[in-house]
Amino acid sequence: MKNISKEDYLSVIFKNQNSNGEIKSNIIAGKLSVSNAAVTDMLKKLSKDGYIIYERYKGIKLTVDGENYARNMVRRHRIWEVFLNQIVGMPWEKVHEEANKLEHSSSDDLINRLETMLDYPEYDPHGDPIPTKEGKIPKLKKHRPLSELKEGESGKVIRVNDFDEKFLGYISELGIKLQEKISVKQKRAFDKSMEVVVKGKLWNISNKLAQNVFIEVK
Amino acid sequence: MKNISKEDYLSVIFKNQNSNGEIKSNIIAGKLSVSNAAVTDMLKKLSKDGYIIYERYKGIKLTVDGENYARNMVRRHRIWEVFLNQIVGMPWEKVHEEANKLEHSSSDDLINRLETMLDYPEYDPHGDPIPTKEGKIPKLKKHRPLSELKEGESGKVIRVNDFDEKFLGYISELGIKLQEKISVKQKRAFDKSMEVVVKGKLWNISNKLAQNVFIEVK
DNA sequence: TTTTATTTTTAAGCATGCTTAAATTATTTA
DNA sequence: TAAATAATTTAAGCATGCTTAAAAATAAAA
Ligand SMILES: [Mn+2]
Ligand SMILES: [Mn+2]
Ligand SMILES: [Mn+2]
Ligand SMILES: [Mn+2]
Repeated sequence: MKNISKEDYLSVIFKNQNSNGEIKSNIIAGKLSVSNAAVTDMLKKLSKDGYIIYERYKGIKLTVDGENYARNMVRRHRIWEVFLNQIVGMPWEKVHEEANKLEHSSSDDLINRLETMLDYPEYDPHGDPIPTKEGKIPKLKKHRPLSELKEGESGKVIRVNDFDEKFLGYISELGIKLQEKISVKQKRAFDKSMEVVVKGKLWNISNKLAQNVFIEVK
Repeated sequence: MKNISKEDYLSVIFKNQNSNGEIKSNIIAGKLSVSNAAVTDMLKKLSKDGYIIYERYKGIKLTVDGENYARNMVRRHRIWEVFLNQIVGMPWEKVHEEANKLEHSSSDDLINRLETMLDYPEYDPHGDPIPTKEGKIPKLKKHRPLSELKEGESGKVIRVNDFDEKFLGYISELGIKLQEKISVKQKRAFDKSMEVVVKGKLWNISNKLAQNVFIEVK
């Protein structure tokens, strides 16, 4: 294939499909910041290429080929993230954007070499699982958004959303990182913000922020 | 800018300009494997963008902006090559093609990090000089093609052309690499092939091959 | 210098991936 | 169920980067 746009569409479909493997064209347009018309256009092409099953006004679903292609794109992306973070020393808030470009520009051979160098990591720097060459996806421990914890509860961070550099930079300042323990001291009903303790320090965080940090369920 | 095609055109112009900084549209088409019409098209755009000075049927010359942009592309390419070869362990015959893709897909920040990791290399795996961040280009020792050596002469390899994977794979089998000594035992006038000794072994090599290996002039 | 060959440009057209505006279909709400 | 709203598709158009074929300019040969 070798086509940046198509690869991006497939990744988005893969990452946002519901439990039945379906997705609305709506969502795709939003995630890719393109018009709905552009999505319809591309869906026709992906369908013709055999990557999705598509009927107008009906659902969108990846074929086996499409699923494989998309899973491999996610693999590329996350292996690059780990590599940039661990080997190159790039902070976790910058690797997502950089990986978004590199994922389209590297041979499978290179990706496999990076993976070997990294000793087959299972998770990326934000806690997302890395599909193996064979297509297996490591299990994520059960988790829920920090925003859903009640007063008095606490738990370990095991995943954070990685698409907003500012967000990641900010939570880093608060000391929030993977495996770090967070305790909820107080919740304010009026704006859903909460007081949390990280490394002995007390912070007030917004609901929006808390929705993007995920805590392991024990 | 961020435009793969334009970046490729600029690189080709930079790498193939003559001593007066000029180049024929002809050459560009050849190097990029596109039609002459495509080149004319792109020259107009590059000119409008301020990267080249261009007058129809007259010469083509990089502006200062164009020269800077192009030099930086060469820098990106060669730093990736060193990185892939030294850190990732990819053989020298594969790094050129991989770098050709990566060079368009990495931030300056990433390139600078790679350079730091590599401790500011001056030459790429094929002996080509790597422009610094400031635009300085390390001097290459005086050299000439192996094909021009006379019978009985010998010398050290200091550069090889890197664009043909097959060629590099083949000379690797002969034991030819940077810094390796090669002695010319015999030259055949009829096809310009030569008998050379590398690491004590005698090989017959074609003129075409010998034109792509460069020997230091003492 | 005149003819011939080569190089470069123009012209017309095509595929890709977008856009906005209008039309159509599906879903929700009353 | 009917009307209103939301989602999706179609239509027309634009920029980019190519193509081939024909025309024009330049360079080389006779
Ligand atoms: Mn990411
Ligand atoms: Mn990630
Ligand atoms: Mn190269
Ligand atoms: Mn090289």
